[in-house]
Amino acid sequence: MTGPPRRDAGRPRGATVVSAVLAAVRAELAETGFEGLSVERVARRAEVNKTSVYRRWPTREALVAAAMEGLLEEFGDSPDTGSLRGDLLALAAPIADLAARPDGVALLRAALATTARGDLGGAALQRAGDGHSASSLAERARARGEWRPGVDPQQAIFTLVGAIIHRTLLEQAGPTGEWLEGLVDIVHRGIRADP
Amino acid sequence: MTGPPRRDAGRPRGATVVSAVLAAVRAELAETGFEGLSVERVARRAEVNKTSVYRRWPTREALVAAAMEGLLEEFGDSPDTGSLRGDLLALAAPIADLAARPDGVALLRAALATTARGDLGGAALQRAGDGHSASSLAERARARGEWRPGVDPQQAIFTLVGAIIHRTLLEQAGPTGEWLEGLVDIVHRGIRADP
Amino acid sequence: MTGPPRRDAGRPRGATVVSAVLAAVRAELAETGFEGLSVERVARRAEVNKTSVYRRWPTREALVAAAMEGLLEEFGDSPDTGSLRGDLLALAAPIADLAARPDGVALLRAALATTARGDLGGAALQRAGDGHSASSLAERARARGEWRPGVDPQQAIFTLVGAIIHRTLLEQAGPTGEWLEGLVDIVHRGIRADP
Amino acid sequence: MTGPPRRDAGRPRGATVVSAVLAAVRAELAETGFEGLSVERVARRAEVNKTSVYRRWPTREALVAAAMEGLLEEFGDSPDTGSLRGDLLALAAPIADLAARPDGVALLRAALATTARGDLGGAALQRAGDGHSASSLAERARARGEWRPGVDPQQAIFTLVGAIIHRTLLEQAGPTGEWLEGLVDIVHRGIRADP
DNA sequence: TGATAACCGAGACGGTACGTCACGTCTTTAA
DNA sequence: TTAAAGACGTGACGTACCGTCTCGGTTATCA
Repeated sequence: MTGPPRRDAGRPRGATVVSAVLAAVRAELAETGFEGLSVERVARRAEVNKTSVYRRWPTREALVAAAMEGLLEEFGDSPDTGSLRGDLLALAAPIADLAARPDGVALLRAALATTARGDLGGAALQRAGDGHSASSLAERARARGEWRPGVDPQQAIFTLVGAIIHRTLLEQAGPTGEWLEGLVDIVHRGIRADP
Repeated sequence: MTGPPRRDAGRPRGATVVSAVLAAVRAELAETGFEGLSVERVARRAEVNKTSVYRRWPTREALVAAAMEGLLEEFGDSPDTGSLRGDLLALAAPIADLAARPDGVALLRAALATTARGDLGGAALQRAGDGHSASSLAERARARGEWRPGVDPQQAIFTLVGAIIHRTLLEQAGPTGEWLEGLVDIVHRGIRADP
Repeated sequence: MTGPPRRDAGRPRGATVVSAVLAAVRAELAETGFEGLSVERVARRAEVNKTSVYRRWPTREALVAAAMEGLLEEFGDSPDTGSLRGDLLALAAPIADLAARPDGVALLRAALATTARGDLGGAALQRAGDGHSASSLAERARARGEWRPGVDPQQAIFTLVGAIIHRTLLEQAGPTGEWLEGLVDIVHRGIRADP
Repeated sequence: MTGPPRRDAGRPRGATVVSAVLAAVRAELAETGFEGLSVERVARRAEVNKTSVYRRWPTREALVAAAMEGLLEEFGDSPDTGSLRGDLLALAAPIADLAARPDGVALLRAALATTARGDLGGAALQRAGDGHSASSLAERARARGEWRPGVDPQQAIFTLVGAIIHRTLLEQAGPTGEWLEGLVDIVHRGIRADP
């Protein structure tokens, strides 16, 4: 008599909730870091109910992943700059830029702290240094004769990224331009074909 | 009432407490990782009172630092193997070995998760790749004419370490011998003097 | 986000929790007294969580006050028995009855142990012998010509109560009927108009 | 070969410890009351070791009993003032004086809070209003023909004391001279022989 | 005069309780 | 149907005292 339930009825999801929560997450991350980020405080700060947060983002990791979504957008694919060294720099620069900002540091820390695979670390990987951009960079270099045979493209790129992580989280120093040049120098010489 | 306080008086600390607690920490770290390590559970597992734990190790970080003490012992100073490449491999190998063991992974994760300087990260740094061994390695290489002028020794060593961290925590793959050879290849070529 | 917060929403407080906790408080009071009453043990005994106790009753005093609520109900106002002596007896009898029971003793002790004003002592005062019943009793006595001018009604009533307290807590003897008669005798003669 | 142990040898107990501790107890009582008095804090304040406190005074009650020893000295026996009313006032006045001082209030509260018989309450009773002074006072009044037959001396005195306790602990008002006069009026008329 | 025995400070230790915070689930009412 | 509100059980936090204990060092007394 009452018919099938309509799928589109009910109170619509407020877009304001999403933005308020994600803004709160970013603010909390900047203040207290990934450790010490609590759903409860995020909800309070966003003036949103705790249950509304849980409905959308089941875990803390999902929450920061969503909040950091934008930060990973820029790592689409490295452009062709005409030289291997240029390509490496073009790939490393946005990562270093991210690591220079406090929220970027928080994101990195979060990605590394999470034990379970497929959460933050995985997502970051897929975006940042994943197969695609690494292999396309290597492909271009090979075409130019710059790539030393036998070098694994991923290993090269990951070495670059790992150095930035070490710099940011362990040395707790900002990856300056000069420092980055030195790093790219090392890696570039490390993977280029023998002259 | 009888004079200046003596530092050595009082009931001596029971060695059994220490060993029981640290063993419990290691076990918990292996099971649940650094996140999810609670003082309360450690104390229960060690069959020791919570207050006895807090008396010695004021923070969670101090606890894992103490538990991991032994793991960092081996990084004294890298031996002189006669060549830069050999020296690099000799320095990287024990770190890679550590990163290959589950408790080593937990230690790394803990060091990176801690925000505050001077805790785990700092301690690990001082042991692992700090100024001393890095500069002595570089000194030997310079004497042999192998070190390319202008390369910062710390940067080179930290790049090596950063790559291992990336491999272990983000890629979640073990640093095999072959992989390590490839890494040392890259870094060695990156910092050696032009032939 | 949708308007002012509603006060009536949310899961209602379970009545079972309340009754279980208050019963546990009464039992603990009977066994160990006010000192030695711990929230933790009450919660354990009631098989209720500690936080659920704290949510409702922020302090230990509030807890026993709530548990003793019923004990103070009966002191509404003393009836008109037709004579000052009868009124005094009617007022003192329920207090003496309370003091004759173990939980009543515990209540008294708790009221006296609390330092802060406005807690138990205050509540007990307001119920038991406070202005209202004291002055109405005096008013009736004055109308009959039984009240000696210049006597403060509160002082008279409080003297009665104070004697019962001394009997119960310091002498640790029960306020028997005979004893109470003697007390009322003293106070009655003390405040009646000269014949 | 060594013979039986001597009972009298050894280092005597230092008097400085005793006085320092008792002073600390009095200070703590004045500040935080009987509840919230801890052996640990007393020891810290007296700059004496916790063990030294426990050696002498096994319980908290013993501690305050010792600290309050002096306060109860003055209640030896009430002097003969020549009249029943004068004797009552002479007996009540020092008690009221005690109750007017903060440490006296703390002592009263402590005496009432303790559940176990024979601790503070008992000691206070034995000193303050015990049989001896009550009956000697009554004896003198009987000799003068002032004592109404059938009145229990203890009950009369205890009523006096109970009123002061009520005034001090429940009403939390100081027993002023005027108030005390009113109280003695009531009790005197309550127990005197009919004129 | 020297052994003996008690005193004393210092602090570790196992306990218990404190009061707070966050977790994630559940039940209710309102939009 | 979704949202807001909040109760609830659970578990951990870090701290404070409890009372006991094990030491090393001191100090008086008595043989």
